Parts: sequence; C-alpha cells; structure tokens
Amino acid sequence: MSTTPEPAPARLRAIPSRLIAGAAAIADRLVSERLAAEGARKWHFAALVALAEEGPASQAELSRRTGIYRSDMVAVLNELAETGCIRREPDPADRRRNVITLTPAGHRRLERLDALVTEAQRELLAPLAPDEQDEFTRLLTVLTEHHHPWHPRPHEAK
Amino acid sequence: MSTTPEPAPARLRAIPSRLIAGAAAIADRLVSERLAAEGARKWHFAALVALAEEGPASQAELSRRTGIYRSDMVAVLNELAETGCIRREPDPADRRRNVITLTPAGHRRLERLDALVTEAQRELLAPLAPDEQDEFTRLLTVLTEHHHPWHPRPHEAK
DNA sequence: CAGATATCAGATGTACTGACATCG
DNA sequence: CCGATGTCAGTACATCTGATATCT
Repeated sequence: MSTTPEPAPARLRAIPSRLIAGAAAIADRLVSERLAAEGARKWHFAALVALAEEGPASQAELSRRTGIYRSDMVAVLNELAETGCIRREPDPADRRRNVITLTPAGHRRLERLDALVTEAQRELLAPLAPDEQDEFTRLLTVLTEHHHPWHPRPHEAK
Repeated sequence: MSTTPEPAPARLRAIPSRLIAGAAAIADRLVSERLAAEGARKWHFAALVALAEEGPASQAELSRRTGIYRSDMVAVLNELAETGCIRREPDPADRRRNVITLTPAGHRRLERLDALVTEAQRELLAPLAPDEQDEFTRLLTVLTEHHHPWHPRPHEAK
C-alpha cells in the first residue's frame, strides 16, 4: 500500500546522504526497468561487461571485478549459460576453476543491454546541462574512489 | 564470505548509475553506523525531524513526509514511544488518527542524532573541496527534484 | 457507500554467511 | 596443512503487499 507523496521537510531534503539515496533509487529504477524489458538484471550486464573488457575469467575473478558475491555469481552465470551468452568449461591448468568465456551471442546481447543502460544514463542525467553532467560524474568518481578504491557495494573485505 | 576486491573494468566504473549506487552505499554506511552507536536508525531520525519541523502530525502524514511506509511507521513510532521521545494520543477531532507529538526528551534526542548525521555528511563529502561540496549537493537536488518532486524512495504512488 | 487511518501478518528480493567437496 | 574455488542451503534485513477493524 503506497502513500500519496508530500514534500519532505526542507531540513530532510537538504541532507546529502538522503539526496544520494534518492538519486540511487531513481537510477536503479531507470536501469532495472529497461533491463527487465529484455529479461535481464544489472548483474548480468556487469558480468558481460567484465568478460568483454578483460577477457575470459574464473567465476571468483568475475566476482571480484563486478562486486557480486561468488555464491550469487553461480545463478547469474547459470542464466547467462542457459541463453547461450557464455560458455563455462573447466580450466585445464587449474581444475578448481571454471573458465567463463563470452560467446558471440553473449557479445550481441551485451550490445543490446549496453544500449539500454546508456539510454537510462541519458535519461537519468537529462535534468542537468551537458557540462553539469560531466562535473557531476567527476565529483561522484572523486568521492567514491576516495572512500574506497573499489566497488559499488560494501563487501567488508579485510 | 567476502571476496578480496579488485578494480572493476573502466567501462563499469564510468557508469553514473553505478557511481551513484556506490556513493549511496558509502553514505548509508556512514550514517547508519553512527546512528547505530546511539541505538537509532535513519527512520527514527527522519520521523523526529519531520515532527520538529512541521509540528505534531498523524502517522499517515508522517509517513508521507518521511517516505516510510505506514505499515513500517508503526514499529518506528513504537520504539520512539518506548524511549519517551514521542507521545501518541488519539485525535479528538478525528478518531481514526493518532496525534504524534515530540516530547522534550525527543527533542534532545533529535539534537544528538542530528549531530551524528551532520558529522557523517562531513565525512562523506570530505574528499571534495568546499565549493565542490556545494555544487555536488546542488546537482543532486536538481536531478532528484526533476525526476520526482518528492522523496528518496520509490513509493510507486499514482 | 467510498475513502482514510492504524495495525498486523506475511510476501518478496537481495545482500550476506556458513558449510562442504574439490583441488593447488 | 593452508588457502582458493564452485556450489548449495539458509539467514538477515528492508521493502512492499494485503487484509482487517475503525472511523469520516
């Protein structure tokens, strides 16, 4: 059951962490809705990008590169394998590992998903002028990289 | 079980929606950790601010002003009532409603929580120069207000 | 009667943990 | 023996839905 929204008090609206949470909710909705139209979620996209950018990798390495837990990676790769986007074969050099490889179909799928994600970014940033968009992205980069030199999500690595 | 982080591919790191998600995770952790030291969570803070700014209100109205669901508001107010931060009494003018009132103890608690939240904002924005902090906040405000003229969270209101 | 309210019980989704067998 | 890997089962928590009794 949802409520009819009303403006939050100015004191709440001015808090940066709340503004960021709002922006994150908007961004997530834009991206997720578009990907859902293709039956995909953001982790599928992230895994595909990581494979396209850095070449074949083990599941654990993909896990580190995308920020998804290796326990959850299994399901993501299962789905990508079912649709023929990746191959998953044992690594002859290290028989603990699977080597995940992007197939041509996977590459084509990535291109479609990438178009959707790019379009979502455009819509997300549309309220800002072009130079503001760049500045905004730059400030976000500085902020996140100074706080932790890695991923979107916590991970609590030690 | 967590993984040892590694840098995500540049193509992933450059996506604004992912940057925002990262910033939101950092911000949420900073705020939540500090509030947790006082046994509070962000909804307690939000409810207290809404009461301090706009005066006594019904639960449904508080719900709209803070963005928390009515169903979850109950628990938040229960906890605030147990610690004597609010009074909850039936509205004589409309017997469906409860009137929620901030007590002096609630006001004092708000001031302590507010100090924690403010400190968290400082730490969050610390990587940016002072004028960058202002610009960042301004851009966030423009972006969120253009996308929906209201709250942090989705709400799917119609 | 339609609509709003406070409340509760439960669904849902996703991050996260723990354990296990296998292997280097 | 220690540590990494792929996998599965299950926890924890927050968001969100649905229903109900009461009241306007």
